[in-house]
Amino acid sequence: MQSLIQFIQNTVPIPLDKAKEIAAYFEERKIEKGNYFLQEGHKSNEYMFLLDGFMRAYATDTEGNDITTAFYTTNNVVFEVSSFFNRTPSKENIQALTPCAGLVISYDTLNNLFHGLPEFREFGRAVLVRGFSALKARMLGTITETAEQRYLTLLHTNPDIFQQAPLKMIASYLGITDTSLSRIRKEVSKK
Amino acid sequence: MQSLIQFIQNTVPIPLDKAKEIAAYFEERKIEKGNYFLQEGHKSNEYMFLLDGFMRAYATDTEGNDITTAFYTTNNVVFEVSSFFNRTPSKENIQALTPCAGLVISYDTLNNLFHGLPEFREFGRAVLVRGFSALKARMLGTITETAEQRYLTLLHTNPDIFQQAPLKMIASYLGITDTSLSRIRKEVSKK
DNA sequence: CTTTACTCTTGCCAAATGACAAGAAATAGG
DNA sequence: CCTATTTCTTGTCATTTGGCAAGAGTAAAG
Repeated sequence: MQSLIQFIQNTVPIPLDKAKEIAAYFEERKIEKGNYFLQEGHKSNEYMFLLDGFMRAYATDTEGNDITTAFYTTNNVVFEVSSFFNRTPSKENIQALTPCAGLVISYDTLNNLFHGLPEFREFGRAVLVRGFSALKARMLGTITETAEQRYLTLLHTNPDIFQQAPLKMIASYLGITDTSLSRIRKEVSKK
Repeated sequence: MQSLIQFIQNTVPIPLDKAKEIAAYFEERKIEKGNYFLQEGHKSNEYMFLLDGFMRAYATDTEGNDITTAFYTTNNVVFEVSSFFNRTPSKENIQALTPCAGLVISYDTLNNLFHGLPEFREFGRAVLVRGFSALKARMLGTITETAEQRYLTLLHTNPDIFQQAPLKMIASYLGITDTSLSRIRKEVSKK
């Protein structure tokens, strides 16, 4: 709970008591390793703050391969933007890669709070804007950089991911095969 | 003005008079061909609805090449999410590729309206969510599909772009060189 | 403890894409 | 109308990445 309050305050300027008031609407949730926070075809009804553990999102491409689209580390929010906000079936899965604990809030509660609490609204928007901007940066990197550069960037900015996710997932996240990633790592280690 | 009202109503369920009320806060803006709606290093203060014309956004990569990150067609909104909502200098440029006419609203006005008009808030969120979701889909396509598939998808979903933008811009948008795009077009035309 | 499944690496070769340069075609400006 | 610039294509060759298969190492399950 404390970490959520801090996360809110780090995201938007807001008095402590308001942050506490908001955080109080969240409920505890545990997810076992391998289990899902959201599954393809299901409608997402929850917005989560990850207190502990490690998760990933993945989509299934036309050939039936899993493509990891995101990793979620402790003290970040977890939600699928389209399914949650548009109230539509999800095209992706969000899965716990370790035992996870989080704080969740339902769509209805969140939406009511958005209308009643301007500070929470700002928070919600800031989270959306941050995610959108991060994805734009990732998109630009994917288009302009080599696989090796993208690997090195991820390694330096999110080293924890390499401790927790198998290389196959990291490879698909980077847009390459696990074979290529293995070779890139070999090349990089030579230098 | 009429087209903005329709755009609002197509985006969120909202009574006509509310849509008209919102639209009334926008002001006319003309941009000459080649001129900028937003330039790198400047803070974006405006959110625009494009009434007529064709625009693109582009970033400059580390080697100094222009990378087109988005195309904007008539009857769509135009803004740079990070600079506009975070009040920070933009990393990209938004440029008119033809003479353009739009309706703009300032950050301050928009923000005040967000707090005063729940319907406009919903609209703003829906636009953000739509853009975010579209980018996620594009990201997945970039990672999973070949350049030829991405080209064909763009050609079928946005044929107008090919009438208005030079292939070099389309190539950088697709994440390939203009040389490769030229070859892909040759291959495709054979079939 | 042992067997099974997954993870990661490596070799070989093919396919996709890029870099560079030249030339043709189209467009814009004077 | 003519010139200069941009756009598009094409050739050659190098580099990156993928596909497939085998094998070693590691973790999971009974």
